[in-house]
Amino acid sequence: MSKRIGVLELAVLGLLHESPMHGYELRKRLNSVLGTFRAFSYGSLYPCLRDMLGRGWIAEDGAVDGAPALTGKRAKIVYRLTAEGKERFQQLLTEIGPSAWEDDDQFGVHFAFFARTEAEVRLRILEGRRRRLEERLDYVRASLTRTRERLDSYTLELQRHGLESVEREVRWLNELISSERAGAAPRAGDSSQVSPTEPFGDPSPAGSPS
Amino acid sequence: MSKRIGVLELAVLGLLHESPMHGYELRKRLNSVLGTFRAFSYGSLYPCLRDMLGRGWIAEDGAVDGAPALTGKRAKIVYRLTAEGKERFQQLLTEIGPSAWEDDDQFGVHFAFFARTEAEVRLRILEGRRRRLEERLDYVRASLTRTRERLDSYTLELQRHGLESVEREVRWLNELISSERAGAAPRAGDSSQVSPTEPFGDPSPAGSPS
DNA sequence: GTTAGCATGTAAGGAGTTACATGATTTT
DNA sequence: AAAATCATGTAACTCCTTACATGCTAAC
Repeated sequence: MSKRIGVLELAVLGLLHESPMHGYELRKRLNSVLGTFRAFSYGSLYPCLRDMLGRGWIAEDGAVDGAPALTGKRAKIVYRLTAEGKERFQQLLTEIGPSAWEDDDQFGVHFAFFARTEAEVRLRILEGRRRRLEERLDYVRASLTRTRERLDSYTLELQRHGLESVEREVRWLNELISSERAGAAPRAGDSSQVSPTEPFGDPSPAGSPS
Repeated sequence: MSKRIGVLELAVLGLLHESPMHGYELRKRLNSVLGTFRAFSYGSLYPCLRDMLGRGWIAEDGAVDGAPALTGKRAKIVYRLTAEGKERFQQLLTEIGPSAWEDDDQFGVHFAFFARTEAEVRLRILEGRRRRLEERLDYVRASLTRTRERLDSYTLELQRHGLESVEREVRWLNELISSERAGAAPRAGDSSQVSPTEPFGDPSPAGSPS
């Protein structure tokens, strides 16, 4: 039960929600929106599109408003979201199950579309994810205490780094959760030169630091 | 070309190198050694064992020296590494290819068995991994600079966190690499109560296991 | 006019999971 | 003697990748 939904399908629905696109472009946007999380190949994208077309969630769309006007011919196949597709997308986002936090990728994709997700659902996903990670921490820490004498220093170091990574993600979730409860958007400030132009909650226009 | 080797196979070889074990135990050790990295189910382990048996890398082993003596009957099937298996293991560890750093899991498993890996190979893997991550950073940062205006604050936050994670791993690798060059073992100190008992170059076969 | 990149696909298969099925042994 | 957990497996399936095959179009 609780069929495992492919990451790809949800991502495609989410991207087409913004604007119609053809496959090639979709794949690029996909890999850029998901950032370090995940990368997809055409070999998985096109069959997925064919499937979704068959199920009526997307439809072909010849030369629409937003698309660049071509010389007349078109080799491109632009897809747009149908009404059923929009419904499906909302359903996938709202009817969350453990899949949204069990799996790293699933969580990543869900998070990527948080802007289109109800506040309540966002909170449940974040909290579910946090709980899941804390369970992992408990489990790993316990088995580490039991077996650490038998592990060489490299294995230990791997464990240590792994634990630290998960702890870090928990802290991140903590911040996000209190942000959410306060009704604010995530900070999304600075880092390198990443600055929010269209925030959601608070505008802080930064120049263009090359 | 360069057949992609399953993570599982290498891990099994590595674990059986320490001592003979039966499937159930193997799976537990597997998930404990790999820590937060990866978890396996029986449905993948047993078929893998069957395969490896067929290829002659492991063999059944009725009640050997290290194993607990049973009442006479045995339902357990204890596997041990054959000579070919040992050779295969060393080959997999030494004949590294991109697989050792391209894929997160592959890198994790390779790292887990660094204690049995030549210093030179360790260094190459660490550096390969670092380079790979830096390429990812470049790519993501570039596409982020191009498209950051179009991203909502959640997507941005996801990107930011992703970047930070990778940057953190690069710093970790930097430390490991200079450690390696200095000829030392990784620090593996503190954290919770994790303390190094066996500092480095001794794969001593631990006194009496239970 | 040829390389580079855009664009769309398919066939084969890898690596693993879930869910099921079954029995032995230890604990309560 | 019931419940837990140890122990071994199989069948069907999922989701995605690699490698291939093909053509168009923009740049040099």
